[in-house]
Amino acid sequence: MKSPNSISAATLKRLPLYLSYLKTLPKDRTVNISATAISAALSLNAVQVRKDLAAVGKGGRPKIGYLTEELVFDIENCMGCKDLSYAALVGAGNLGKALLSCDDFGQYGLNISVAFDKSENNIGATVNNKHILSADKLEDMCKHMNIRIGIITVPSYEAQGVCDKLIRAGVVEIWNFTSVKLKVPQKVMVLDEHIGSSLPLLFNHKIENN
Amino acid sequence: MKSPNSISAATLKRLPLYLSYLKTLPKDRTVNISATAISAALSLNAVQVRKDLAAVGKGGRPKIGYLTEELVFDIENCMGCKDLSYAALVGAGNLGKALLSCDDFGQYGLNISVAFDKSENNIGATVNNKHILSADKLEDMCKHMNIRIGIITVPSYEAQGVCDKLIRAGVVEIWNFTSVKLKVPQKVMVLDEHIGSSLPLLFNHKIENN
DNA sequence: TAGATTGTTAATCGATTAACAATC
DNA sequence: TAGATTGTTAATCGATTAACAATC
Repeated sequence: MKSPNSISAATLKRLPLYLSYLKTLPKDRTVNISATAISAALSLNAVQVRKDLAAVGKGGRPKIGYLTEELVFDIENCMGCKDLSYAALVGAGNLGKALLSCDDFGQYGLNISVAFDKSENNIGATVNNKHILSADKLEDMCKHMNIRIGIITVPSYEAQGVCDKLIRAGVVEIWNFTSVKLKVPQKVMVLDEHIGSSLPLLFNHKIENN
Repeated sequence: MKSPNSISAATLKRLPLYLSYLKTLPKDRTVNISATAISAALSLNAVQVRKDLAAVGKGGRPKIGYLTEELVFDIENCMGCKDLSYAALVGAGNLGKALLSCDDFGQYGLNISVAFDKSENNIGATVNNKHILSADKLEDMCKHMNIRIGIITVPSYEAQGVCDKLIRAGVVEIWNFTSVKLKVPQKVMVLDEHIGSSLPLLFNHKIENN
């Protein structure tokens, strides 16, 4: 069994891609899958796919490919899906609710256990079976539930405050959806999800004449 | 004035970061800003920042730094903010509404002009002053409004269909929030926003003892 | 067998970082 | 002047891709 730590960041980021593709395959009709097929479906280089798969799994067989089921198992294992990570989401606005509703994350091993909000309109509500509690209860609840991951979907000006609260409650990984650069102690990891940071690529698209 | 086409993808992706940082600075008190200061604030390498800024602007002055205002202008120019890009959003669920509500995109030059949805609950509503229209009107309206960018926030199984419709309506750039690999003609550019693709990085975070 | 496929080694490419001269 | 800063050149690093042998 491979140690995820030895896997490059670039490869790690492609794992969810592979996983969700493999899950779209009809289980009975695709016992085996080739790197060639995967690369074609995802518009990736075939050698790259093979290298990625070599990094996470036990390898395939020439002419036949990989055992689909085994591959799914290995990818999930490397991604860290095996032991579910429990997360708390703070800020149940539209974006927060969108994340609460997204069942794909469960596939990746992320379990958003609870959400917090300040607004009376949201407190007490349920989204996708997840309860929205008063932000006052954040520290107590997170400690009590042993939450490791915090998801920040509040307005920018509240982000650092919420971040500090989460850390006091024992959170060591933060998924940050605001544009604020969060200040955290060294042991805490922040993953910035800058939606829109790739927009310049879109704007700079020029149509080549055909 | 630099041609955006000569700027690397890595640099382009950092431009929004610089821009939003520069906009947080008090206008009167920071006529000049150094690459050193920017790099410290954003936890980037100082040389990298200087190279990025060299690629977009006319350069700074030793000991003094860059003219903040000029820098903002140059970055906006390179990102393509100058001529607003008009976009249509399809799928006004929670994620769609979150994007409609997000005013930051305007700063980046993206103007979501109109939204479409199938659900009677949403049709006719307004989010952040943007109208949600019936999906039936998609093709006519997009043609009529001369929309170039389509944003897809529908469920996965509807993604390809919506994509085809958008392209028929003249859209040439697509911002795709589903996990589906869209099939498009060569002249159309797809930007995949795979929220969650970096989660494996978060899961693989091990706390070093301190 | 022939051909499709894997996996490895080497080459290429692009991006980051280090070193340092030039400037105000 | 001294020191902070820019900008460039060279070195390093990491990721992608090409070439090819091994395998079923």
